[in-house]
Amino acid sequence: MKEFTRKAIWIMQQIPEGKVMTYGSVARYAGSPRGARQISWILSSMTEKYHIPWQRIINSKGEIAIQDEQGKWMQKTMLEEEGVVVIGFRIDLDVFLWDTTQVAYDINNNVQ
DNA sequence: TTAGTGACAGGCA
DNA sequence: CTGCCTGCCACTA
Repeated sequence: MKEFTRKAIWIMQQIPEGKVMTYGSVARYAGSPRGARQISWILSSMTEKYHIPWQRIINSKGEIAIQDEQGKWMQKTMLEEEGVVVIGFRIDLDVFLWDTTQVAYDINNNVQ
């Protein structure tokens, strides 16, 4: 397994409940700015083994990207259960995107 | 070794 | 806003 893959898995495991990340941002933090498609591969092949919160990964448009109709609804439901507002299959990235600056914001404002 | 495969991203019409 | 197109890259057969 490449370092990129290891890092990507670790990063996704850090995403807190109620927050989401995009394929592209995970790839960037993992050191491969253009490796977004690898993230989808990781999610579809090793979510169980590494306990990755797969439902917190969405595309750059803020939409649930999974193709399977049933899977889409499952992801939507799981996100809503942890407090993410999902309109149709879209999420407001300005509110729910998680990144390092968001972490600093949460700490400074005592927000969970 | 090579061609095919994505739960993508970003630019453009 | 909605497609369409191209670049991408780790993995697989």
